[in-house]
Amino acid sequence: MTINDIAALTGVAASTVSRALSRPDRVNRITRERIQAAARELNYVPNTQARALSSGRTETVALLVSDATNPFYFGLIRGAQQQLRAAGHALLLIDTEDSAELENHLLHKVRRSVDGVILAASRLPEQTLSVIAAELPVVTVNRNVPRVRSVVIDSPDGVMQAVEHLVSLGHRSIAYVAGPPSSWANEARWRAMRTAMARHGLTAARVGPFGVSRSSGSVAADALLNTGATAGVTFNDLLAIGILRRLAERGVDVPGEISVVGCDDIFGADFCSPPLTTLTAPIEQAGRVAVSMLLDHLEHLGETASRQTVLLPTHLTIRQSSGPAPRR
Amino acid sequence: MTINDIAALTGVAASTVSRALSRPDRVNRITRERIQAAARELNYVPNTQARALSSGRTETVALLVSDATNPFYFGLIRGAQQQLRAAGHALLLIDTEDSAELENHLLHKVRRSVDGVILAASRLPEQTLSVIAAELPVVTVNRNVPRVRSVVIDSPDGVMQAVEHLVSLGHRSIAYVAGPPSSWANEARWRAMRTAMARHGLTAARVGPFGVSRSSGSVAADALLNTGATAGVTFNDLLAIGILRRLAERGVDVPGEISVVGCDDIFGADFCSPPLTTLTAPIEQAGRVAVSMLLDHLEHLGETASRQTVLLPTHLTIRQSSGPAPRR
DNA sequence: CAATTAATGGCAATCGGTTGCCACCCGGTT
DNA sequence: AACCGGGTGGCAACCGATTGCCATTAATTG
Repeated sequence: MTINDIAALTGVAASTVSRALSRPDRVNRITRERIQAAARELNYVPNTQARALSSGRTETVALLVSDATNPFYFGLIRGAQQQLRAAGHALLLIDTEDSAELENHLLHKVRRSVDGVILAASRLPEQTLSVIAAELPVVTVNRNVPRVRSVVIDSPDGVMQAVEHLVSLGHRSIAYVAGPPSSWANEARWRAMRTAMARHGLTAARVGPFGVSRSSGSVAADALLNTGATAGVTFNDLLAIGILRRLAERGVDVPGEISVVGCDDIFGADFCSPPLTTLTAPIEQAGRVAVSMLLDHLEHLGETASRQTVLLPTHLTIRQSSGPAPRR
Repeated sequence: MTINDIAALTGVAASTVSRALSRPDRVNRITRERIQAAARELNYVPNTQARALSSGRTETVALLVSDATNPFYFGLIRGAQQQLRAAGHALLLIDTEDSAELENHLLHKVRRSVDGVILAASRLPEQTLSVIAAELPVVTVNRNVPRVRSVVIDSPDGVMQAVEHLVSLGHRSIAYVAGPPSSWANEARWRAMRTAMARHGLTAARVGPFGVSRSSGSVAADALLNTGATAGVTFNDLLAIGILRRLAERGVDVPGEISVVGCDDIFGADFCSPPLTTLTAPIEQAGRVAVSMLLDHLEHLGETASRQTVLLPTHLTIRQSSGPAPRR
């Protein structure tokens, strides 16, 4: 089942077999068909490592996520997976456990075993990313770095929609519940929030940072209540769902006493209680686009990219966790 | 940054460098330390493909799931990932899209690029699995095949607990809401259900099969109501959550009019509405154990396994979707 | 009909490690 | 002094493809 077996069987040299399979126009039709038939019959599958060793192409892409159990990534993983399979590539999944150090280490380790990497929510400093991008094709997700192509979900725009929504419901005091400080998206959302509030002559409060897990939601909920705000916009849905649970525990009515708006519209946002008003992000699409950009980049290496960054729109999905501001 | 660079730098042969790094006791301490120091300094990372080509070991394990967006797999992926990283191995994630044919094809394709595979919820017939297991180290999850090591979550036992729970609440008419017929676990749960019911002189109804998605939940809910059962045990939580939504839509009170028990305790089961009574499965642990078994198997290839299959216990977690049977 | 060119296929080097085998050195035995 | 054996390290083959270069042959053209 190696290229040599096929060569022996068809009476040609191994190099000819290789060409017949990977550069068909380089060999005579008759020969080619004979070889291809033999390959099919023997159920030949080229050895990936051998191919990688000589050609440098591994047909594998690494996807780095900060936490494989975060539902946000499910969609991303799936989208990436789909697009990769379509191109015949494999997906190496790497969980960086939210550690910049580990991320850097693992990146360094797989550097030679993949054709490129997709960094979802990288915790690495900008400079490090630039260095890495210089020696390895990189596409980031939700992270903007000069000279590194990226797909970013336009949640800042969504945050503005959320603010409009809340303000129109009479809310005047709205707080931002922040996520990890090392998250680029976190800062982007906070900036958008301040801008949107300022447009109405309002000032946003900010609490956090909090970890992105449901348990962090409890402490976030308490902090949110302390601000006296009548509404909170959270860094992501995981946090929002945690907050909803804690508020229910404390007997605080949502949205009667306080409104909560999440971000991403992950699995669960539609069936938690109350169903979460949130920014719906095209996560799966983001995964597909990231892969497309990467593969495209691989095909035209030396060239400068036409579009360095793709912005994906979000929209506000109104459910039951947001409502009119309480009368005071 | 290849082995040769280090060899040149330290003035030894490449083979010595190789040994110094992978079989340290085979080379003199002085030499070894000099080489290791140089390797560290140059930030040397061995080329995976080259190593794999000559040694046959790729230090990569493939995890096949039937649908990467199914929350059940999140925990599995994470557990596997953790254990693999600890061993310095990489994780190749493969989504078989619930197709036996695709599963077989992809398995065949990666065969040579991985040291072993973990098949989570394989859709392949037993015979095919045996063939594959003979030519490639395999560990299955929730699937029992002779001579193939496996980790199975003891949900049949859990199903019995669920039946006891429901019967003690006065339910006499309980239906099983079935998942995909190709799922081994599905049949195992159904058998357990019938056995448990029979113990009380009762007969279980069965509806389905249904796909495992929340949208399938709608049709499942209607079918469940048609049976006239006062309680339903579902193949998995995804289906259960879908059912809860549909019942809410139709104005059916849960658990007032009908009780619903899920299976797996996935993300979301605790905060859906009402929170789902379900069989809590040690999913992450299953992932870890599967990897351990596989790596263990790899280390002692020729030998016969001590334990071919590991059974992981489940327990019933009672929340608010189950309650006393309605009085008629 | 000679000459130029295009199409085709083989040779052999190469990618970067791994590993069996052998040679050498050195201290310890008899 | 001859011998033995363990500890070290080098040589070279090998894993399975890819690819640059060249030789052969066939086709085209003036």
